[in-house]
Amino acid sequence: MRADLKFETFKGIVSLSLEDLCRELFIGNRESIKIKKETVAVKNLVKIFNAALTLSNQKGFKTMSLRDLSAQAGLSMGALYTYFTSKDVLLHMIQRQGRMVVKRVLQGQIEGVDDPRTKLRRMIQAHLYLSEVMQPWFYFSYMETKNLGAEEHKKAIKAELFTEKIFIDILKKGQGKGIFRPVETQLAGAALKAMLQDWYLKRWKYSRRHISVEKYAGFLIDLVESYLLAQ
Amino acid sequence: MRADLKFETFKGIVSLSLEDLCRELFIGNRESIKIKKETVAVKNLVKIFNAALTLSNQKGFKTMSLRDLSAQAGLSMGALYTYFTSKDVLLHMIQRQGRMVVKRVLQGQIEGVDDPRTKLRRMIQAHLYLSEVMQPWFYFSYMETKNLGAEEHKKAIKAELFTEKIFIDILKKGQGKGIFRPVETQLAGAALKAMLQDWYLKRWKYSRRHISVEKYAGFLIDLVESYLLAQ
DNA sequence: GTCTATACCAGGATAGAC
DNA sequence: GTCTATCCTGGTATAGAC
Repeated sequence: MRADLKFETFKGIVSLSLEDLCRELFIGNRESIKIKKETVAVKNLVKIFNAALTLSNQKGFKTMSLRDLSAQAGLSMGALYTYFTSKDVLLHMIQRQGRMVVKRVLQGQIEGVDDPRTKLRRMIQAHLYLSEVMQPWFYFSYMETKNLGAEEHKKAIKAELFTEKIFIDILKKGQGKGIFRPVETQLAGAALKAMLQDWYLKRWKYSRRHISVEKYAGFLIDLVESYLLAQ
Repeated sequence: MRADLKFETFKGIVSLSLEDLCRELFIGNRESIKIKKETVAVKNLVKIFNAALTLSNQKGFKTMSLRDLSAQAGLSMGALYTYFTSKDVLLHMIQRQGRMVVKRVLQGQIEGVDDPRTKLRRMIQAHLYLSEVMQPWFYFSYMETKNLGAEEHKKAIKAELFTEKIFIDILKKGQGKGIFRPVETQLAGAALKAMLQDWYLKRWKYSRRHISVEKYAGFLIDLVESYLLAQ
């Protein structure tokens, strides 16, 4: 029996509240944010982020007007502009901060584990659990990528390839050890990524069908292993 | 050896040029389009559709201004408005017309085939080939769904569930006949759909890696069968 | 630090000439 | 059928009072 990672355990380890995220963001952008008091700033950043993700994910970032945002966040237009200098900057702040966290958490999850099969299971679970905790951000990031400028767009693609590569490397390692069958790792990695992303892109589908993250993780692992271990 | 559907064969059967699409659209919307001559109307509709899909897929439908569109299509603002009454109507026209074609083509592909395993292969190929021929439309439709009003949004979701159901039904039939192993068909259908969609959502990835539709189809079939046929 | 009032402009839409 | 010129709403952004 391989040690499976439970969703509750994962949440305990990473402890990613929106507040923590915003505090980190505040510290990282102290110069560009006009507010000085940390408690005030963090409280409002939480409101802004929540509102921005909610509205954008309903109708798209471009369609969300700053008047909408100010109403939803409960802050005036003037107040909003003390936290960012333009709507575009807000977009970039959200994207950058999220990417950092994702990279840090995922990298933390692979360390220490050596057996490819366990590693694969762990990463599938970690990816799904993380996207469950930060679902609004993941959805936002996927959908708004093409609204970024050329440079930032490239970074988003790099981020996708970064996580995909983690999986591809695990597959290669497993093949090298003779544990996995010699399938095309690039294709397998791409397919795995697509199914991992479906979890946060089609939340309406999975919640309607009462499928939990853990159940979905179990299914994915089953599917992938039956492909990799087939003789 | 099961009779595989080749991409070239498929293209020959369905013969879906953008022009045919626009002609059909013109005939279906004769009242709302102010232009009378079919040749003129179709020619310009092709320009408009091409431009709209190109620009929207680059930066989003909302971000694309009608001035952009008029420049790209080579028509004046005034001329544009003889083909649709508002930007929103244009969005709906594109979505509706595409959905009709997809439904018709896919339904045509399942008729006549009875063996579940062959049927599954055929549908995977047909879905991928169709989304290859109409890639800009598929991408557009996926990304702009949430910009539609509530009623149209529901139709888009219904369309996704419609094609997913085709696959789920094949799986159930195969299980009934004892050909496929008793896995959860809803989850398997959802995963299959996710991988089919990845083909048109991540075109940058697959073309960069020089993976053809047929190769991707072969891979998908292999993956799915190894899951369904495992003992 | 936060609000209200306002400047300014981009974008959707249309009228009327050709 | 197509174009140009124009209207006007609603969006981003900021100045200055509190």
